Amino acid sequence: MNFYALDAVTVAQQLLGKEIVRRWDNGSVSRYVISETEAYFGEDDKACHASKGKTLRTEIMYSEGGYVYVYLIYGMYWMLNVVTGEKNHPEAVLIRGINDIVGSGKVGRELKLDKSFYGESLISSSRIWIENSLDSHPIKYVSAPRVGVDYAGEKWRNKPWRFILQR
DNA sequence: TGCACGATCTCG
DNA sequence: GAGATCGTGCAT
Repeated sequence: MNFYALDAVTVAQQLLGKEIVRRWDNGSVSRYVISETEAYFGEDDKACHASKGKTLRTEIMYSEGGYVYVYLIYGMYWMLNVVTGEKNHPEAVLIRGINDIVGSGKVGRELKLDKSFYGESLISSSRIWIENSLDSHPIKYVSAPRVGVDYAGEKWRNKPWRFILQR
């Protein structure tokens, strides 16, 4: 089955400890352990970009899980998200931290993301995908409110949908 | 056609 | 504490 078709909160938790694999243009490969994630869940979630409906920018989130959703923030940082959930239910998981690099803007910069990654399939891409970590330690994490979503209103801004790997 | 703003970071 | 920097959505 498609792991990414699970709901965003579950995927956000399960991604912790897995590895993002990035193959560069010169053929070399880097691996990064996912250390912090955030879940965005559907049009009802006022903090989710899809809360404004389906647009050119958000339409990838309406696909079945397994695609990359990237967008530019503050004119300079590419944010990396993993589309999750069933087709026509827009959900995504924001990758906030990899290894000891914490901060979604820094993640995008480290991975050298750009607009061309929009819609990339994590199942079949040859330059970015996710693998289970070889070391199978039990994963421990803590939850916290999401960052930068004060505008989303009482109900949504307090959701503990930010997940931080504990080591 | 224009404008305000954002799931941010760095520097001073 | 402010500046960098630009695509997007919504108002004009």
